[in-house]
Amino acid sequence: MEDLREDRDSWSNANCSVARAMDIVGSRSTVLIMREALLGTRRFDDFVRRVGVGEPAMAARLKEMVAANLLERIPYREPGQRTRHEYQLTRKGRELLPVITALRNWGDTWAADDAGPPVIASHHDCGQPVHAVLRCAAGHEITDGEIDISAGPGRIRRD
Amino acid sequence: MEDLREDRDSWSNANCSVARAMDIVGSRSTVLIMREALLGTRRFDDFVRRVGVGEPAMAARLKEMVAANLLERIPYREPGQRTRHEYQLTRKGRELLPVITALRNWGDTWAADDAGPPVIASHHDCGQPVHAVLRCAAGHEITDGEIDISAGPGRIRRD
DNA sequence: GGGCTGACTTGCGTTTGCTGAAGTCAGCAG
DNA sequence: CTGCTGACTTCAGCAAACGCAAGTCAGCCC
Repeated sequence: MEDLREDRDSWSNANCSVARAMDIVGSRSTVLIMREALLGTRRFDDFVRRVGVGEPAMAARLKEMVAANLLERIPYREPGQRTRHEYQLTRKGRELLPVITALRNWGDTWAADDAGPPVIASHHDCGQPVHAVLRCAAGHEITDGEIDISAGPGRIRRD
Repeated sequence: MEDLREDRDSWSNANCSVARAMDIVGSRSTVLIMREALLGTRRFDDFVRRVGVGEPAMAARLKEMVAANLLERIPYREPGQRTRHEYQLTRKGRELLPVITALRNWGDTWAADDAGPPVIASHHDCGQPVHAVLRCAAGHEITDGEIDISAGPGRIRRD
């Protein structure tokens, strides 16, 4: 299997999955909305207050995220109230949990206050803190330089 | 240990690690530069060509990233050439590998072409594909809803 | 039917990120 | 000393993201 790094410029980056992912969840507020949604927030006002962006920005962002199928806009009704809508995570949205967790881990290490991290995620069963780590399908945990990069089936040759 | 989710609005999100991380690596081009740097790219021209942004944008982004200590600007000299500079990952930058990998995994699953992913990362020792997964410090692999959220030492009470 | 509330929308001005084209600058090769 | 090349910088100009303030709209409550 050829190492992509030795022939870097024969392959196009036009369909790179990292770039595609960034086109969908690349803005600061989208990520913060995902953080809140993964913590259980569902209502417009709660998103506005907890994420800390204005209402117009939030409305635009939520609309985009529903269109991108990260969130679903679901009608609900509390007794004695009229019908409203809440934003629930789809599977596509929920699967961003490792991304958000990796980002939080990194922020905890490299950008937290001296006091320490403001939020701790821990395993429900054993109480130990949760981290995003790299693993191969055979179950080996991977540290730094042990990764090979090769061209996949979706690669596109340049020009 | 209190569950943060039940008392969501008593805590400020001002010092959230996810938000802090996004302030540093939140832009599309910064992430794509990190992708390239983690694949081994070091020189200005190579970054410009492979990331696909213009020279002015690249120069600005690289300057920011050196200031943020993600990259280091190191002089080097090829025989018969004059001294130039290359951009090497710092430890802080290298530790974004789980974030980029999680993002690539997600893009492969939710935003790739029908043909499949353009790039495959595999474990050097066994050849199996690499994924970002969630694990607790006790070694348990975590699936979806098994995470508790609690306030950490750096939490800030609102107002 | 007038008020209240949650969920937006409209309007306007600012900042940030980017593009393209052109210019600069350092130093080795000839 | 002139040309060349890699690594930028400068100069418009554009589009997206965001903030603030104000307006709208849909019903249930009285």
